[in-house]
Amino acid sequence: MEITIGIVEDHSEFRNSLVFLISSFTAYQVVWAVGSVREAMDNKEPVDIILLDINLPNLSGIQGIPLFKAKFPGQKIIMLTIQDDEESILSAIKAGADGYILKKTSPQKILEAIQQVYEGGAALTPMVAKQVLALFKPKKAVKVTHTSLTPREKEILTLITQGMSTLVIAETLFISIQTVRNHIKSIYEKLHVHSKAHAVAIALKEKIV
Amino acid sequence: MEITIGIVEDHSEFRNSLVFLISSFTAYQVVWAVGSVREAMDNKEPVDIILLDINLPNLSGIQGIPLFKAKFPGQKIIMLTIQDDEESILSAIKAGADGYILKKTSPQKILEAIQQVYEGGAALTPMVAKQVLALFKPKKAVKVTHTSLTPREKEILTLITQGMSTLVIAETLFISIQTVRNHIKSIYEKLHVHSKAHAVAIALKEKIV
DNA sequence: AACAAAATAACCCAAATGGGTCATTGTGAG
DNA sequence: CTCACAATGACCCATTTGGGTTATTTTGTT
Repeated sequence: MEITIGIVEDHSEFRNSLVFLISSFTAYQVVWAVGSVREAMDNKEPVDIILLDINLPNLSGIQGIPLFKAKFPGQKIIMLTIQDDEESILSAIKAGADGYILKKTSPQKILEAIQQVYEGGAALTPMVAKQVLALFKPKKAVKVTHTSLTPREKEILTLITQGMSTLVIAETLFISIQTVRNHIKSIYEKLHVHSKAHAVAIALKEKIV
Repeated sequence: MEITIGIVEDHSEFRNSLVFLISSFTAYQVVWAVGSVREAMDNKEPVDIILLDINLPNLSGIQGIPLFKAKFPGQKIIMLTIQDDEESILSAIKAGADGYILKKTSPQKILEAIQQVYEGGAALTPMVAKQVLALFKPKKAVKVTHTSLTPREKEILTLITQGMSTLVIAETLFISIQTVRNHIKSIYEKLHVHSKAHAVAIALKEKIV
């Protein structure tokens, strides 16, 4: 059985090449291809996958996501767009998109994305994936000074932030506990602290580690 | 110029097949392949991409991420693992992994992931990507683990993250140092830690303060 | 070759911490 | 009115930590 596809893309030229591309494989069947969310919502049968542009007249693709999901919850939605800004990506993901790929992505990759989403996964182009992962990381701190820590000191500070005691750190690094203590003393001087707890606080807040 | 690769994988059989796979392409060069984070940190030259297993003896792959990043910030890290649980994925991403692919992924896809990450993107297998996207969707009662801290305990934990000693906290709150110590003990039990440093790390990373 | 920095290691001592146990008081939910 | 729990306070003991000093070896840079 073929995977059924719906396309919402206002640029007719690109829309036609998508239809041509996808239809050239017997595994996929483009059931409908329209230029706006309104048309798509209008008496169109459910499909497995919807390729949805973001920049659309009237209702944007992102606004359209909840509408499609509401009408036929089983439909998977892949955003197909030229925009890779954080705002768009985040909005689409929150709205429930199952994929987010850029239009400049190769035809082969687009087909691959359809297949992946159909199989229950999510499809993200590498650059989009990178931005999505970046959303999980806390905003970049100032990270002004403190670069005076030596590599070994940074390493030990990292282990401290993982909750290790001095002894465990020594065993982990295969060095004497005395040596670890000396490094810790140096770290304290450089960070102007007098305890592990404070060092961890500074390290995590100032993003040294 | 070849893309240089480092591999950290304790299962020697799988490690060898990875080396064999990657080395069979002239575009990639496996510079080193070891069985633990410690070996990798030990006199190993920087590479473009590190393939890093999660389940490792001693230091886990996730604990290793910040160490690698600290030593050579330019190195990209791809987690290569059998685990696709939310916990592992989230930890790895927060720690700064650039890719997260499952071991059962086809050899071609592994090579593809290396190429994508080398080009500045992020590599996620579809099923992992799906779980990552799911993390953005609203869900309830995840923080139950830490909401058990009483108001006073949260207050004291906050002061600990400011670097205060037990005595200073007692003076600040106008209560006995013994009382503060008792609260700290309760905090340790609830957070499953055994030191201020670890408590601070958990508090800041989990944003419970 | 000379020098500085980093990493290694050891010693001492006082203070802080972690881990138990026990007890009193107040407060809110049944 | 109980009952659980939060908050308060105390004692003991072993371990860890913080702070000071000194010293050797390695490494990188003039």
